[in-house]
Formats: sequence, C-alpha cells, structure tokens
Amino acid sequence: MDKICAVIKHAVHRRLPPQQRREQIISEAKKLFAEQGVASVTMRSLGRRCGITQASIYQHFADKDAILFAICDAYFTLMVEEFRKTAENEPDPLQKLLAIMRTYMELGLSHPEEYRLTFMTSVSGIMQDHETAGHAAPDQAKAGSIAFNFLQERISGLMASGHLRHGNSAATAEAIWAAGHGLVSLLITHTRYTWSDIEAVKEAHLGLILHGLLTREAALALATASVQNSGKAL
Amino acid sequence: MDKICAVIKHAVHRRLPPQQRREQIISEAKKLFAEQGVASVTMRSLGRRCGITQASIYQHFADKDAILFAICDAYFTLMVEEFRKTAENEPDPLQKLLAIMRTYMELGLSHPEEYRLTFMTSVSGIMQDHETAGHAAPDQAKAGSIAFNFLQERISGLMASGHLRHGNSAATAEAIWAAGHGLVSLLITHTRYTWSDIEAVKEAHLGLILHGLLTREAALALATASVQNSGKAL
DNA sequence: TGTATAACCGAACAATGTTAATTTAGGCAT
DNA sequence: ATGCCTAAATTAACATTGTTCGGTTATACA
Repeated sequence: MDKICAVIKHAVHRRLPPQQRREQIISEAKKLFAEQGVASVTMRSLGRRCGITQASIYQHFADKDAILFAICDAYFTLMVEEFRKTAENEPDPLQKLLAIMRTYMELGLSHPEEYRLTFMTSVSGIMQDHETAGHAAPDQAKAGSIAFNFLQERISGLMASGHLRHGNSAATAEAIWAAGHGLVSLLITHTRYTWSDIEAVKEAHLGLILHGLLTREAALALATASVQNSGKAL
Repeated sequence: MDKICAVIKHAVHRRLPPQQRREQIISEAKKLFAEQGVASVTMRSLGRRCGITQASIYQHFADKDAILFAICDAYFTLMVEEFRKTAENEPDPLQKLLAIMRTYMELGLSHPEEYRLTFMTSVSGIMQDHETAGHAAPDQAKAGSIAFNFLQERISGLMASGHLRHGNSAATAEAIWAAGHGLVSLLITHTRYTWSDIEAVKEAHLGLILHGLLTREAALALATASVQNSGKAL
C-alpha cells in the first residue's frame, strides 16, 4: 500500500528530461486541439493534462506560438513522409500526381486542427526559410519548401513528357496546391454547411484539377483507358 | 472659445441613435481589422475609436462574435452585389462565369480581413440558415446561400448548353468555389511566402478551373477564338 | 421647462498569457 | 549511502482580455 502510494506520488511529481517533456507537451497539445479546437486550449489546461503547472511549460517553449509552430513542423514532416509513400506505390506519373493530391486532402481532413494551424493561420513564417535563428534543426528547416518542391517536380516532369499543358511549372504547382487546399479548408471550416455529397465533391474537385491540367491528347487517352478499366471516370 | 470647447465636449460626449452607432461600430471595426488584424483588435480599442467605452458596445452587440457576424453579413451582401454587376456587364455565359470567379478573387484579395472572417473562420453558422432567432432581417438571412446559388445557376446553365462537362452541378459548383477560395485564402494567409508571380498564379488558376470544366469542343472553340482575339490564352 | 427613457460610464469580475522568485527532485561525485 | 548542485517545477503575482452591473446623464418629447 505504501509502495503504491509512493509510486503514484512519484508518478505525479515525476520530473522529465526536457526533450521528453517537450514531446509530451506537443503530443498532448495535438490531442487537445483535436478535442476542443485550438482556440479553447489554454496554457493551464495543457499543463494540467501534462501533470504540470502552466508556468512550467515556459521552460520548454518560449510562448504559446512556439508550441503551435512545433506542431506545424511535425505536420509538415508527416506530410512529406506520406507523399513519399504514395509516390512509391504508384508507378504511373499521372496517377502519381493524382494520388499525391488525394493524400494531401485525406491527410488534411483527418488532421483538421493541425491542418488549420499549418495552412490557415500565419504562424510566423512556416512556408519560407524558417527564420527561427537556429532554433529548429536544419534538416527540418525548410519542411514547407521540401513538400512544395516535391509537388513541383512531378508537375514539371509531366509537362516535359507532354502529359500536361505547357506553362509556368511553379505557378501551375501553386495553382494546384491552391485548388487542393481550397477544398480541404472549406470542408474543415464549414463542417455544418450542408455539402451536396462530400465524396462527390472530392471527386469533382480532383476531376476539375486533372482535366484542367491535361493536354487534349492526354485527356482523350485517359478517358478511353478509364472506360476500359473500371468505368469510374474522373 | 467657450463655444468651441462646448462643441468639442459635446462632440466627445455625443449620444448617437442606436442604428447609427451600430453602423459606426461596424465601420470602425472593419477599418481596425484591416489595420491591425482581427486578433489584436480589442473591445477597448474599438470603443476608443468610436469615442465610447468598451462597455457601451454591449448595448449594441451581444458580444464580440456578434460584431464579427455583422461584418460577415455585410461582406456577403457586398459580394452578391458585385456578382450582379459583373454578370450584367458580360453577355457571353462562359466569360460570365470566368468574370464572376475573377470578381470573387479580386474582392477577397482587396478585403483580406473580411474575407478571412467570412470564409476562413467558423463564425457561428453563416453558410446555412442563420439560426440567429430573428436577430437578422429575413432577406439577408441566407446571404451565403444566395451567393452560392448564383454560382450554381450559371454552372447548371452552362452544363445544359453543352459548354461544360456533365456532372453533378451542385458538386461542381462547390468544387469551383473551393478552387477559387483556395487561391484567395493562401494568398491572404501566406503573404510573406515568395510566390512565383501572383498575377501568373492567378491566371494559371483561372485557366486550371476553366479547362477543368470545359468539354473538349468548347475548349477547342475557346482556344481558336482567343488566338484570333488577343492571343492572351487561358 | 420638466420628465422619463435609454445611451453611456465607472468599476469591477473571471479568465487568459506571461514572468519572477522560490522550492525541491534527482543525478553525480565523494 | 550521503550530500551537493543543477535545473525542473511551483507559487504568486502581473497586465490584458471579454463581459457584467448599478448608477449617471444626455436628449427627445410632453
């Protein structure tokens, strides 16, 4: 009995090494955000969840924004990781682009709060060179740029091979990103809006992007191919 | 001298009829949002700007959200109005759709804070039936729906006339909206991100949407027409 | 000119992010 | 084991936020 109490007390007042506590805070913050939304998560509630006081958090993070930033960073690396996986599993370059777009959307829709944080609020400068003065590791420093370059490379490749209409590949990549982002952000924000049918909208959206990019020949080829395959045409 | 002081004092302590003060608060709030961003505008600063105390605001608005809501409402009606105007000025149905999309984007980019408020945050239920219990006038009640229906009507019309690929017109309208929204919201949020060239991205985006919608025949017709006209092809 | 309505103010409330001074857990040398 | 010393965590406060309540007083109207 004494032992148990000792253990419990020990567990409650346990001091953690900084890195471990840091990860715990981020992890709990993610969960709380998903449960209650970013706005209503306070330093106090976050501290309580971690078994420490709100003031203790400031030993691990400069301020609240630093926590948000760390979460964005984690989301970016997760996204790049998922991109890599889907790219590996899909040999056809055109289908690969579509698959990546799907991954982008699915990931965003399944991590709404993190997505909102990363792409819908301007948490310092995540998208560019991370001017955090050596605060973050250099390999994660341009996570946003890495993810975006990944997209742009596919596109310039597809342009070169004649699948896509010619044009400024950077601008096109940004336009595609914007299109995908649009649907995700709308679905996330206006949850209660009566969408006609989410799956239908998603497919309509992908179809819009795809046909917006293809050359006439590629579109024709794709149409005949998809009819032969499954009849499920985009 | 006495007179002047009296006038000034009178001006400072002037009481306004409710509706007038209400409009003043909304107007000043819009300006402050544009200057400092929504987050850092407090009830106190807003009150100061209007020449009254923060407490007085609560006689005109239930809470801060009510002010935000009113601004969203105003933005919606402005948007519908702009839609009407551009629709009038453009006879060709296809060009009309493009023009409307352009208006949507331009308006959003020139009213970033109001746009962010209206489409990027979930301020109660703006998009649906305004469950504000008779708090707003009935003709403004479904401003969001009105704007959206406006878009959907053009699209189903263009589908019927064979300009656009067939499909669920509601889902397509939502997809288009999402695509347009994507660019606006990204440009608004990531101001400091080094875009390749904003005008190029905008045109690439409109081109993406357009070609994503058109039937092959319509695309061909448009291509030849635009070459004959100005050479400025989308 | 007097009166009553309601627009406005002053002062306070609880909750938020943040900081400083203090306490104390827990690894390390002895 | 024992004692020390670093630093993780706490306690107590700060300023600022949105919001409320009871009293003041401008101002329209009789």
